[in-house]
Amino acid sequence: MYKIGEFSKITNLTVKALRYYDEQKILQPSCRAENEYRMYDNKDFEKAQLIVLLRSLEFSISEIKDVLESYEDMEDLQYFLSEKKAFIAKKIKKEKELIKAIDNHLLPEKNMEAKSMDYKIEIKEFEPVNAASIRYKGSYKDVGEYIGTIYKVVKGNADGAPFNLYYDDEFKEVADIEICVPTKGKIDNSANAEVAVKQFPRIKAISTIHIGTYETINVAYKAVMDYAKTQGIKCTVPSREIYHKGPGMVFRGNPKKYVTEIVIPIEEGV
Amino acid sequence: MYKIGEFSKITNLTVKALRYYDEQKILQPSCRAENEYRMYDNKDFEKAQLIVLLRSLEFSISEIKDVLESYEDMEDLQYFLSEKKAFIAKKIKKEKELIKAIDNHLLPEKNMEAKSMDYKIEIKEFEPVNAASIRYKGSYKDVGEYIGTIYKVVKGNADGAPFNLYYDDEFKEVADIEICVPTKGKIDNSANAEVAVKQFPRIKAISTIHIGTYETINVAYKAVMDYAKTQGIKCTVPSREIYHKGPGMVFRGNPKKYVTEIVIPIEEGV
DNA sequence: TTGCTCCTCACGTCACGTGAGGTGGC
DNA sequence: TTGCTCCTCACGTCACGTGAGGTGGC
Repeated sequence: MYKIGEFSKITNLTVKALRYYDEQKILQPSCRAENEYRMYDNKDFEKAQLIVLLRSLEFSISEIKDVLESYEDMEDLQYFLSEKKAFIAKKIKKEKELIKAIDNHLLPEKNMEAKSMDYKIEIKEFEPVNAASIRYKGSYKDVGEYIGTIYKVVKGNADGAPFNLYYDDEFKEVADIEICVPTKGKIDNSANAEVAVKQFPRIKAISTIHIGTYETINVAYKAVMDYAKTQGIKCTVPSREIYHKGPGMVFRGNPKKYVTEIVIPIEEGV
Repeated sequence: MYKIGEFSKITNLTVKALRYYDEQKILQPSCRAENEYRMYDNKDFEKAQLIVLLRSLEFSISEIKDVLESYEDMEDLQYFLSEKKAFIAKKIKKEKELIKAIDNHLLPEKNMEAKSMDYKIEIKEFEPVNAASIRYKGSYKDVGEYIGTIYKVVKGNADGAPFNLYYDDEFKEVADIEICVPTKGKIDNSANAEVAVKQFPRIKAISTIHIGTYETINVAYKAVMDYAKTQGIKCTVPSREIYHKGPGMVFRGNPKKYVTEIVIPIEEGV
């Protein structure tokens, strides 16, 4: 039996960490002495070794809880490990992209790109449009998860560039987004209840064209909002992004050539 | 002038983030309306763009504060960016090592290695030893930062395997460590006051030999402590690790062949 | 008795997210 | 008046670290 200080030495876990693991119930000492001292044994040591391993692999406490509960034979552990491996691999990929981004900004070229773009603003009427759509809460990056489902329902009846509707009036990490694919003819969505088929009404809106990556698209929004302000126009939601030219489902294309139309509806007197 | 909701849309920062940045004084709106509404202008927008960039590169708020304060021309920014790039590169390296570690544990070979090692325990007397040393607080991984300094002072007078003393009686992230290089003859440390030259007294101690990487060295400590417990021996600090065979300063060597002696002093009746 | 090792609160961290409760202008 | 947008607290997060104040056995 080891007192907490001794156990700390042989496990390389701080006393504070051990007390925390006790509280979190992932490593409770096998017994308590009369003076409330935590007393650890060899079985606790084995468990601690596993926990140290998992923490070094950046498992959270609650993940470790899961592992320990469902941990029967080695196979289960291997499954968790390979999952975590994939996760870390993803992180590395992201960080490599970060480095790329830094490199981009080390050459001041890109900074200029968006700034120097001058947006031509138009006021247009958009006719009513039939479309199949899915509305979800999440990031605009999740579009890929849903768009395939819509095209499956639409089949050959797609009619024009797909667009998104953004229902929030501030920026949110978890945004309220509707992905839409314009359609012609009758659409059968009975197989996929999550896909809505409906008509979006006519709107009057301010619009502009953004050419290039989506990363700088906020500048286009600013241009539209600035215009509205100078004209005393009141904007409303949902704003619309029409993807005249964007990443296809198969080919990625060159982001610098993406063409996106930003559409912000004008509030009309009731 | 933009109200916070509008500004949120054009900067892709949440309203909550904007209020937080205001509180933290990294992005305070250029004015407040009478009703206390935050009002942002174009200059604030530029600043926000920079902040978004830096946050995406994982700069902390206080780092951003630094950047903004010392940010005069582009050159300063470039310096910060290349620093951060190096930092991320380091992180990627670490994560790649994590993946390697996972791979190692996916083959169950390594798990066995340390467990199956059986440690021969000895009780030995260690004679007084003259040594040059540096005592510091930090991780054992920081040894490399100090050992060179010691050898510079010692010059040709090194005499035997270097060792570390560990003064804590529990495991700590920031440990109290003394790095020692045994010496012969007179050592002149007048040029480097941080290097102490002294004699370490005779000790009676339990010792064992650990062969292999330092990652599993805690198992050797356990073996020694277990022995002490069965014999009713009371251990004390500082424990000693003698690096009979370890990474040289130039060649890294094969960690599987490292030979380390673990020495835990016995408390002798006063 | 003093020192030592342990104990249990309670509070801090970092960058916001999540409410609660309230105000001012259309 | 109702709805809308904004405001200011206050509390939660995650895995511990940092004290404060106290106990029990040598």
